Amino acid sequence: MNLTVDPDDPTPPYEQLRRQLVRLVETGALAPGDRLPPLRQLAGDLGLAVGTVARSYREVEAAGLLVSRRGGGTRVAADVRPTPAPRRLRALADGFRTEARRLGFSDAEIRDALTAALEAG
Amino acid sequence: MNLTVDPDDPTPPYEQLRRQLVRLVETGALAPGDRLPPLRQLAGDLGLAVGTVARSYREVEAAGLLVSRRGGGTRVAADVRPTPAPRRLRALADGFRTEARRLGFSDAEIRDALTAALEAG
DNA sequence: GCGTTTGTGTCACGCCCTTGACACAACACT
DNA sequence: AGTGTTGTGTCAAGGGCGTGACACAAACGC
Repeated sequence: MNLTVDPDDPTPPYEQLRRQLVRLVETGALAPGDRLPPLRQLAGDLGLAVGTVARSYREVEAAGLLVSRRGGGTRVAADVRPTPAPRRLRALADGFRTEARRLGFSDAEIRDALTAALEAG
Repeated sequence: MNLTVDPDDPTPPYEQLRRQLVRLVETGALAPGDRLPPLRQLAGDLGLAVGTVARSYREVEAAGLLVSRRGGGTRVAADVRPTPAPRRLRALADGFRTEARRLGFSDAEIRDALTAALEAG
């Protein structure tokens, strides 16, 4: 599931987890209905207290992305529609363009850089 | 100077500031020798305590990017070489490629998305 | 030289976060 | 029905962080 917490990051663990969960749902890596790890299991894996993981789940649930039920675990809400892949790609491209232009590069240079990146790996 | 702190972000203010400072120096937005705002002024502008801003300055100085002197203010270290623009562009392109491929897109689709982004604005 | 500016250091106070443990309630499974 | 699982809630304790105020030291500007 690829959830991690960086102890050296001053950002509170519950917030690191929350952002990753939101991202997993919005990107569709977790589909509606998918079950998340139980609180205790995830807490054990990440070296966190149960209450800390519970807070992350609770906040993402409050955002409407998850649904928790006692005994039933926590699952991705059925009505969440992951952002369509084309939209996400476009958002990535927009971000790349904006940052690259901020550095003062021309469109041609930006294209060349992408070509180099694609050919490299 | 475009330094901001988001009160709603659980990330500690000193850390938000620190990251922005590092970024400004590494991108060359702040050149070696450039003077940063005095502690008290920046603290006042951002609505922070002097000690909080001081901590950010201190940590970036510990990283070798700044030099502080009493009465002389805080300046960008003379020996810091901003990461060359071409390298930064290439890093941006690599990041874009990696994320886009993770979404399952082909090289052609990635190129098309960039083209669309460039034409859009 | 003198006053001002500026960074540094300290202190107590309060808030937020994490932890660990525990009890409880609702669901799943047999 | 009974057992185990799972999420929820509480509590006290400790640590990290921000704040505000203050004193101090070093450099600047006149």
